[in-house]
Amino acid sequence: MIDADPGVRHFTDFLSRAGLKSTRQRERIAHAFFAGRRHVSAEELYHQLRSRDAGLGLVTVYRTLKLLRQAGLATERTFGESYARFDPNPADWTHHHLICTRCGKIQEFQDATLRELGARVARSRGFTVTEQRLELYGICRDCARLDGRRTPRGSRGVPARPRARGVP
Amino acid sequence: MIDADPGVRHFTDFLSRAGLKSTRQRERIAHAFFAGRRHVSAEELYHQLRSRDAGLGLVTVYRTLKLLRQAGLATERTFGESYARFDPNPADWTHHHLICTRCGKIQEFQDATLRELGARVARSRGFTVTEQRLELYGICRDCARLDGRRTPRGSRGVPARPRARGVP
DNA sequence: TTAAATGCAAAGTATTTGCATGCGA
DNA sequence: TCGCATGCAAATACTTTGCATTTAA
Repeated sequence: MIDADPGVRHFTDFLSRAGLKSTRQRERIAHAFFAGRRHVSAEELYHQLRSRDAGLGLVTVYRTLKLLRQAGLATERTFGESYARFDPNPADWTHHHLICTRCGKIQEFQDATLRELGARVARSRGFTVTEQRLELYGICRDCARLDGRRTPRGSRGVPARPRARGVP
Repeated sequence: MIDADPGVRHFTDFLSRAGLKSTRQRERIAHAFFAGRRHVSAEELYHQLRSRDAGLGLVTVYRTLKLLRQAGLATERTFGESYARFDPNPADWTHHHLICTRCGKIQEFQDATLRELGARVARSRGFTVTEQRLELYGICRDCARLDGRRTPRGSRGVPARPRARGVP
C-alpha cells in the first residue's frame, strides 16, 4: 500500500534478485529512507520508525542501510572511515581530493577555477564560504589498468589499518 | 632545534597567547603533524612518535590535535560528526552541500558547470570519476544576520543530537 | 609555587557480531 | 520446511573524561 515509491521497488527487486527476503522491517525502513529528509542517520530512522513499530531493532536499521548501499540506492557521507583524519591548514589552504574507491589512495590537487566557481555559487545563495572541500570518487589510473582483477587494497604506506565501515 | 617549521612556531605562539604551556609532547606532535603526510590519523601520529618517545600517550595526541584545530592550524576531514549520515541516490545524483558552521544547517544544490569542471579536472589526472562531493563550509544567510551574537546552535528539526566531536 | 599537562584506566558513542528465535519463500 | 532475518546482548573501534602525578611558567 505504500510501495508506490520507485526507490522501495528498486530495493525489493534488488532483494529478490539477490535471493534475499523482503520483510516488513526492510520495507518500512526503505520507505522511510526514500520518503524522508536527506542526511539521515541510522538513529534518526530508528526513532522515526520506532514510534509506529515498537519491536524494531536499531541493528536492523543498520543492516538495511548496508543493503541499500550494496544495492547502489544509498550513499554514506563519510568515506567509509571509522576514524578521523587531519590535514594541516597551510596558507594556500583550499585543496581538493581524488579518492580511489578501489585502492583507497588519496591524491590532492588545487584548481583556482573550481574554487572560484564554488565560491560564486555559494555567494549567490547568501552563503559566505570559509572553506571548500571537493572530493571526487572513482578509479585511479593504476587501478584502471588492473581493471577486471580484484581490489589491490592496502597500498597506503602507513601503520594504521583503514577499516571499511559496513562493506565487508 | 627542530622548531624551524612555521606551523610549529604558530602553534607555540598560539599556546602562549592562550596562556597554555608548551610541552615536549606538544612540540613533537606538532612537528610530526606539519612535517608528515596529510590525511594523518591520531593513531598514525601516535605510532610514529611512540617509536622515539616511549612514554607518549595516545590521549595526548588527541588533545594536541584538538588544540591545533582550535588554533586554526588543522582541519578534521569529517565535519565534526561522530556518526554517519546517509543520502538516497536518485537519478539526478550528483548534488553538493552548503554547510553552515554556525548552526549546522545543510543546504543542497546542483550545478552542472561545477560538476563538469570537476569531472574534467579529474580526467586530466587519469581519474575516472563515479561520484562527486563538494562541501562548502561557511556562514549561512540567517546566521550572518545574527552576526556578532553567539551560536544559535540546534536549529535542525530532528530528534537526534548532532554532537561536535572534539570542540567543546 | 601552582595551575596546567600528562598518562593510565575507565567511560562514552556509533556500529557490528554471536546466537537463539522468528518468519518469508 | 529451511535458511535467511531479527533482536537482544555483548563485542569492537575510535575518542573523550576522571583522577592522581608530573612539569612548565
